[in-house]
Amino acid sequence: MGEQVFNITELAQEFDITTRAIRFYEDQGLLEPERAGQRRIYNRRDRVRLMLILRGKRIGLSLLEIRELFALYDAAHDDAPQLQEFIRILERKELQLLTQMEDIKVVLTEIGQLRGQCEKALGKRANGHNQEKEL
Amino acid sequence: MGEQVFNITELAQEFDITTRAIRFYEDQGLLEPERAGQRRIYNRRDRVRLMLILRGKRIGLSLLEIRELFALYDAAHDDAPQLQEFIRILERKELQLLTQMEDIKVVLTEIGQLRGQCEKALGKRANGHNQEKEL
DNA sequence: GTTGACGTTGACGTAAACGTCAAGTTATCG
DNA sequence: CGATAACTTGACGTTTACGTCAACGTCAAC
Repeated sequence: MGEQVFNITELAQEFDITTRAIRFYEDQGLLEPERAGQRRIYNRRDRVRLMLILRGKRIGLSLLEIRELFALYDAAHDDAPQLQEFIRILERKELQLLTQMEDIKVVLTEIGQLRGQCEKALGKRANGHNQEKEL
Repeated sequence: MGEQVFNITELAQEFDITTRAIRFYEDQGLLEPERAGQRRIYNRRDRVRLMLILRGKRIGLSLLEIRELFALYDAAHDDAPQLQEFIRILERKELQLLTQMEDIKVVLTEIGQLRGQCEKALGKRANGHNQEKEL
């Protein structure tokens, strides 16, 4: 039983991106699918990489950073200085992500408060004056 | 006792951005500082706005989105349809942020695992073969 | 055998978010 | 008064992450 494979449009549809984007990721060295003639053939590993690329993007990584992480991860198994470098990058990224989560939490609670105020204003109109605080 | 004010370089230094960036935010309609002649004078409200801009950017908002949120928030106090629109935008953003937090959590745990593996590999070298799983 | 449907490689275009001069203005210090 | 520093407004350049053709290959179907 051969491994499961995908073509470029299947992946594009599954992840709701364009084929152009997928080819671009390949240009940037993030994917290296096999070829059947000139057609690209993606296996499960390629599909996982694509998922990681998209998740990386969602959390604000650039394609270059994602490629560096891939490369370091690939090399990290047998090269000690690479491992150290890998750990450093991960730690920096971890701090960034923690900050980002803090920001998100703050904004989420603010959103909650604002929505509450809005709905209150919609409920009881003409409530006189609104308190002009900061902003 | 007059209100506390700042000039552009003070704000740039405080938030570790360039003056060019601050002027750019003004070009995009995100800031409207007073002028003393041609020099820009920022008050506490401007400073708060700048903080909000930077936080918005950190969580992945575009400057356009930030401007829209500012505008809607300003108008939302006395216009009902604006309020509804404001609430819709906030709800969409809330969903995005929740997804983003999920992604971040996943990546953080993965980072933790990877770092653990790396440190283990650095501790006991030449551990034979590494298991080639997915990726 | 030709007609689509799908895929491919360039090449060029684009939007966002600034960076980088250039050239002028204003404030201040000696 | 002149020099210097700080600020100003354009104008153009740059990077990232693709979009958008154009022109060509290929393979099954009619």
